[in-house]
Amino acid sequence: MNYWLFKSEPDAWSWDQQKKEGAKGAEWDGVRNYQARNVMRAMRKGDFGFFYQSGEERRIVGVVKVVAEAHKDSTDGTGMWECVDVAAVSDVPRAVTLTEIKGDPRLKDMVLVKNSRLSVQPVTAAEWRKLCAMGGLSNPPSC
DNA sequence: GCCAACGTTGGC
DNA sequence: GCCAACGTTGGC
Repeated sequence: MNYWLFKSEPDAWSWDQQKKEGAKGAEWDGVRNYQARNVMRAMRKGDFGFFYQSGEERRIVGVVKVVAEAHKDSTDGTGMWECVDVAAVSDVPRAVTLTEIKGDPRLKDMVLVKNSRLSVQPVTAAEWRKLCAMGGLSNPPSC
């Protein structure tokens, strides 16, 4: 079981929209970057991830679960691009801001810090636990 | 609005 | 295969 982080501009796809899709989830579509595609290919059904809003918000606001492994991106006509489906699991009670993340030495190696442009990222188990604690998730989703 | 970082494209 | 030019992303 691995952990991930999904990044989105609220204007493009917001946490509210994600929650409206409910337990069946929705395609994490529109990714047109090889590195991000490879990250999604490594995801397995049941894996958890954070939902991070970039742009003006810059904070982790929710937890999602992978409900379908990598498959063709329905918004892509070339057949080159893939996506997973993710479903909202819960809010993060106390959204964790990028500022807080950058201020914590234990999180300094996060991809979010080192390569902020990658839109889908791996998160280590240690980072996951730490971020869940910071976000006020007393019962961190895990396997 | 600016700029740094990164990825992609295309000429050589 | 190299690298300059360009476009995009995202933090500030």
